[in-house]
Amino acid sequence: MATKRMRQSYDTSSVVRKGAWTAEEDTLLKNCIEKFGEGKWHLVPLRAGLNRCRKSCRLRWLNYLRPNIKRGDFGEDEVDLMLRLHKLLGNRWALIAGRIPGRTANDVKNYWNTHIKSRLKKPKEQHNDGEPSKHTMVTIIKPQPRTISKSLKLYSNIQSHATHNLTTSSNIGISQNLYNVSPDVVPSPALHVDKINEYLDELFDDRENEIHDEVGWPFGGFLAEEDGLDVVKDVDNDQNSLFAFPIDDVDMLDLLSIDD
DNA sequence: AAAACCTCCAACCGCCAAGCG
DNA sequence: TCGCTTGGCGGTTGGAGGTTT
Repeated sequence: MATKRMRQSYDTSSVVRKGAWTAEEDTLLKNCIEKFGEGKWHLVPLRAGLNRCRKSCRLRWLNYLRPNIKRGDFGEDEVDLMLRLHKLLGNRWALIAGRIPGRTANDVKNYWNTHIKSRLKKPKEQHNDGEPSKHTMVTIIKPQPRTISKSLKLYSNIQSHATHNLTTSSNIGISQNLYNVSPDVVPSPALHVDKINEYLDELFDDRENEIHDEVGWPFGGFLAEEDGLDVVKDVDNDQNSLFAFPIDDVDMLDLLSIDD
């Protein structure tokens, strides 16, 4: 269904339609996805009879039409989780959204930019009045986007999932603990989802404690503005590193290997 | 009442990585 | 190896609706 907030600046002269989606278009897209499933986005416009580009179809489905999408304000727990995840992951909206049920990357990004970003700026502005700055440096963990070695035993058991994606890379250094598993890389069956989530939970908890020890303030809640967190320093410019710290204590192979 | 300003968020854009021939 | 296609992501835009002046 088209919403009250719409772009109306689409170009009617072009072949591919742009701008706000109509209820009719939504229905066509929904029917198409229900019939053929997600994926093969280049075929979707044709299959659905839509005069839209593949990207537009995909975006509309992922951000609006997909079932179980939560609407409305973010709850306090969701905001709390978002803050925690953002401290760990930075602007990895897709990863963050993957850990907040029912929320899309676009939702999270919009919420962050409109509600949280502005709040985080406030303490910084107050520092201009001569007060000593309480800037805190935080290491943002930058996971590599969804890469996993094909050689992993796991791979043969991973299948395409409706709302999760998997890509592969053949140049991951196994001996260097460079396994890269993001929350939206989901092995099937659900057992392995749980394992990965458990792993992430442990990882987040450990990292929180680590940061707590380092900087002396607790992790989570609305601590950012309360504790004067106004500088988020990205100290890891290497986009290819999964985390800023080695995964030594957890063997991802063991974690992810599947008993046949 | 209306103009100016602000907030929100759907949608677009450009880029990147992987797959494939 | 190279170029093209596709899927996916983060950054940004711009318009509707709300609020303030």
